[in-house]
Amino acid sequence: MRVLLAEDDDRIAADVATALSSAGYAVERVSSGKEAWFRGDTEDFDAVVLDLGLPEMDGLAVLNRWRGNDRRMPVLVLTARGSWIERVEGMDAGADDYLPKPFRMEELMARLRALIRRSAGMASPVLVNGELVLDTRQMKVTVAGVPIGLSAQEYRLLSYLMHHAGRVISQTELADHLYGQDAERDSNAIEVLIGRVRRKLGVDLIETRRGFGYLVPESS
Amino acid sequence: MRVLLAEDDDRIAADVATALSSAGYAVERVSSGKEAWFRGDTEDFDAVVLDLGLPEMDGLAVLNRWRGNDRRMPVLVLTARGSWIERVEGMDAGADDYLPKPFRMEELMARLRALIRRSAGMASPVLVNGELVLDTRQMKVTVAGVPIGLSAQEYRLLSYLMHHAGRVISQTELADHLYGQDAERDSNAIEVLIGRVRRKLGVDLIETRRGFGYLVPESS
DNA sequence: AGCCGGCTGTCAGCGTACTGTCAGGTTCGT
DNA sequence: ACGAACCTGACAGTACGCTGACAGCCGGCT
Repeated sequence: MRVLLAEDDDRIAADVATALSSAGYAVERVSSGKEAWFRGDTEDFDAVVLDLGLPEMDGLAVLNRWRGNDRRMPVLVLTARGSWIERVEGMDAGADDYLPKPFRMEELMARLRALIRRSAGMASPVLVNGELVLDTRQMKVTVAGVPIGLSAQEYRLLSYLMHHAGRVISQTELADHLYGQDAERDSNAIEVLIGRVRRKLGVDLIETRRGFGYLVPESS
Repeated sequence: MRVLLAEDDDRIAADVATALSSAGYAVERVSSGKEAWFRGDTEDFDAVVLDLGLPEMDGLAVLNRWRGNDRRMPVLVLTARGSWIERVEGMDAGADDYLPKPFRMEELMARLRALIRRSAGMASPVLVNGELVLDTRQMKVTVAGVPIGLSAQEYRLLSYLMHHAGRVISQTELADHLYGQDAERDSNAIEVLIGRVRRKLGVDLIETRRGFGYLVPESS
């Protein structure tokens, strides 16, 4: 699941990005309206989180252009607290949902899930990959039916890999999603984490592509 | 349980708010139609008490917009004039119940309880999870048939967890539902509460997902 | 009013599990 | 064979959650 995050406030953007990635979404962040418009117009996203107060081009204008150009991906708009006028305008422009700032991260996640579910149709909350099963509701992992106790970081890492099963994920991508872009480049934290997860799950469930990254193979 | 109270008459609002909170609901009050719509559209409530004679936007319009936007929380409508027409319109707009002013507070509370029970459980007012049984009608809890005496907060916490059995609930989500959104972020009240409930019920019935939250496992 | 008991949130202390770092070893590709 | 990439065990600091004690509050009872 790819999500486009258009938000110029670094603090908020970082928080949202972290939450999204640890929920297993692949996040692409942009911080200007023009960039948002361009990316959203030329790439496919499963959803967009769009702040209205963007530099260079107003969020509403971006949205209008997308819709005018037949881009129908679900868009969740962030608005300033209490600005109902913006909401109404946004609704007319074709937004699918709204969230006033400040918001609770959980609510954003819930609404985004709802949007994606509505548009894509029933993404199961349980990821299955061969013997490996990850229940996102219970945050529980089993291998061949045997429950595995994972720590928070371990769970996030595995969740991300499983949400992108069959794709090679680089160490930097993992680090970005686990720690944010301020991750230290010189650290083997990811390697250690991979090791710990492997020890608990079984060594073969996560493969290494030396020089590129890791992946959990599809229907292993 | 969070309840949105939309009522512009300060006297009535204060009375209802008092009654609701002393019955253990977390009450959020608004006094204009626009605000009601906004809050109800962007936040999660377990129920709404909605006056029809609101400034800025008519209660019926608010309700219509909610339902049009797929907000399904139970709504109890209040109106000054017990007119038939308004009642019919209200039901058409998706109200779940209707109460003419003046009303007796007990009746409001009873109807609200009924609404919440209906929307949450539908089938039965008794939540069962293995040995653990919670009777929302009598507000009684038993474990393996043995009655457990819980305080109000303890009961609310357990009730919320059981209504969402099988899902991990974060501390902030619990705090929001127990205290409303003005909850202090830095407090271990929830942890203490969890501890007290566990001591009474048995330690294994509520699991901890360190770093994420708590859950009562399904059909444990 | 005054006393009492239960409820509830705060606080401090404690133990455990988590997590990043490091050093040294191993594997892989070329 | 050599270096880079990766793995792994050990370790220390710390974050997280649990618990007992306590004080304020409220309602009930005398």
